[in-house]
Amino acid sequence: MTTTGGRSRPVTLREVAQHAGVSVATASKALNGKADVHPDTRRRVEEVADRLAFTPNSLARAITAGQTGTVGLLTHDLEGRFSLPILMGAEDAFGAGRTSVFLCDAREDAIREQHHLRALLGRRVDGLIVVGSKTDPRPSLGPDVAVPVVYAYAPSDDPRDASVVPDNVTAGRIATEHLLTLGRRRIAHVSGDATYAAARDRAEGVGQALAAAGLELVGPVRYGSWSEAWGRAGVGAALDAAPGIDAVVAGSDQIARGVLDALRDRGVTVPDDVAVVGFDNWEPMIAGSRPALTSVDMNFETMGRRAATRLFARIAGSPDEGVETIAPRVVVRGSTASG
Amino acid sequence: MTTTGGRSRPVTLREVAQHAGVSVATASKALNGKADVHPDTRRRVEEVADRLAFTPNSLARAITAGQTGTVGLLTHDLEGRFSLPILMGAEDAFGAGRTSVFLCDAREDAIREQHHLRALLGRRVDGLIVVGSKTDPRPSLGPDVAVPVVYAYAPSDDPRDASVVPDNVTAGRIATEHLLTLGRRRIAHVSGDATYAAARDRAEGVGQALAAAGLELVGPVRYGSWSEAWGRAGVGAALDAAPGIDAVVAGSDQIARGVLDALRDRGVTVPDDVAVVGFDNWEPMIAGSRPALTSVDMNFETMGRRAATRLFARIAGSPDEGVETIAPRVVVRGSTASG
DNA sequence: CTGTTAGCGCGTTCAG
DNA sequence: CTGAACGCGCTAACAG
Repeated sequence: MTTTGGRSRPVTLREVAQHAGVSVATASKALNGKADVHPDTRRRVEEVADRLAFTPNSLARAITAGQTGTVGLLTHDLEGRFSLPILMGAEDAFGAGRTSVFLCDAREDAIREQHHLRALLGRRVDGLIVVGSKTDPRPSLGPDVAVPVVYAYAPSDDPRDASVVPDNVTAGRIATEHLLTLGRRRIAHVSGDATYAAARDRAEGVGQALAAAGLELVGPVRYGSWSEAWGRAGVGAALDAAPGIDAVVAGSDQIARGVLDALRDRGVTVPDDVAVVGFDNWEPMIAGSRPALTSVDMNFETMGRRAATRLFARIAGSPDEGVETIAPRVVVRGSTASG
Repeated sequence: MTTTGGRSRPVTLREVAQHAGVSVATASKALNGKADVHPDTRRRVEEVADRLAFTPNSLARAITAGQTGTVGLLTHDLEGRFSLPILMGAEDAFGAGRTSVFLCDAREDAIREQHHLRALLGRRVDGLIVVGSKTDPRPSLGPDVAVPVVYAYAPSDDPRDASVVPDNVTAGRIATEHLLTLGRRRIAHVSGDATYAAARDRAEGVGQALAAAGLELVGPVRYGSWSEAWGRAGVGAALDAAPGIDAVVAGSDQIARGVLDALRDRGVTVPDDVAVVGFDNWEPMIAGSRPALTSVDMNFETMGRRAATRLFARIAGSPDEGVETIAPRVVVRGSTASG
């Protein structure tokens, strides 16, 4: 029974039954809380099982159950900051029950994705969650996959698939509405890479909120990259072009940090002179910013939980399709608060 | 064969055999590349398998193989930045073969850990990697776990277990040696929470390097918290106490960012006046810092790969115990470069 | 209440 | 080269 070297084979139900002096069927029923077992017998079996550290073999159980109680989580953004909270939400939703999660990282590679897909199907997962790295639609795995699939973050390009995505338009809108509520009227928007749907969607939301208030963005949407450096450069350009700006919607928390730094370098006071709001509510960026950054939380964990819940329902048989969006929320902090 | 709603049961080997007009045994041999099968027969079987999208059932295979080809990854730091690269390294090492990874997040909770442990053992994983959230030793799962276990990041408190940990003493040493090489002599150390072994180990390494050069730290090790705010405050205190400082070893990249910000606020030029080095080489922190931050990379991915490799060897039967440290490396950037 | 029998999907003997 | 029989660990259906 040493740790290093030879391992002992796990205890089987048969052994438990033998030690308890009953048949395997009785032992099975006793341990699974089924009726028609004498209380004394049940207690005896349970005691033996406990003593032998019996752990039922889920694989064997899966054979008859027709379900393995496992799901695959196929991500393309393991190192990124989006799939992690999604993963946690899903793990949370599954972990409460008796479902285990296979994690696979395909790293944006279609071949690796195919490889992992085969492996997961070979392990007879009951379902799949596919997590993309961008909010742009991604190719569907197709209707021929033998198990239910839910797409998270990146929706499937097939509307008949089930997808759960962040609502970036609303995010842009509520960020802007928050600024409008504070009385800001001359609002600029420094965003990330324009090839990302997330950037364009947020910009659209910003535009909607302004239009509803009879206002316009000060200057064009300044697309760039998702970096602090761009935040610094972008806000500089915006201020130079239009000095009277009283608020900036930054395309992400990283951009927002850059914006805050550049404003401080210029001697502009936040939030008194200019209010700043970011997106993602990403703790590491938020924690260090001066002042603390108001940010729109996309509720990724909720997204993961919803994906898991929908997958569960699909596995249980309920039909379900279409894209579901997760509502974001504004988390107010010092970069807009005292304005 | 619709996606939503009823799913078709996966194709079995039996069906393939029937469609190909052969026995299951023949079909099995044909698909597994075994000898004693007529080439024509083999091709026919392969063709049918392909047409029916046959995916061999890994669970059934596991029955005879005695191994499931799965491992459990039990982490306590899923949202943290340490377990992720470890996870990626492990996933990388396993993914190349035919091993799948069950991911469980126990969140520092012993009960949840026990729950997940039972679930994983029930699924008959071939082995386990346990990832801690701190480098302080953690309780061993004990010698009674039926499968090999490798501890990563946090070592087991039982020296007979196999552990893979970062080498924080060396990290502190090489960070300081790098500064000494640049001619810096008056070095301060602003670190994180002193209750973390990581903080104390790095400080020890810093001290070793200085002692070897016949020098001493300027001021005490300034322990605080792992935050930018503390980096700003800590370096301020250090400068006020001893104005002649020409380099700062920061306890983490986040602390280093705070240090950089405070120095810039004070009009101190980096790296000309003061050089700064951080730890972890954490991309999000590195990316935005001004100037780019020199940092000690703890090589977490290597750690994950080593953990996976050692686990593999243990599963294959080789005895293996003891703590293995992963060598860190200095990544030089602007915060020390032109000094 | 308890024991017996069958069978889940596959690989692996062993006879043919 | 092929086919039938066995076993893995467990549960469901039925018999006692």
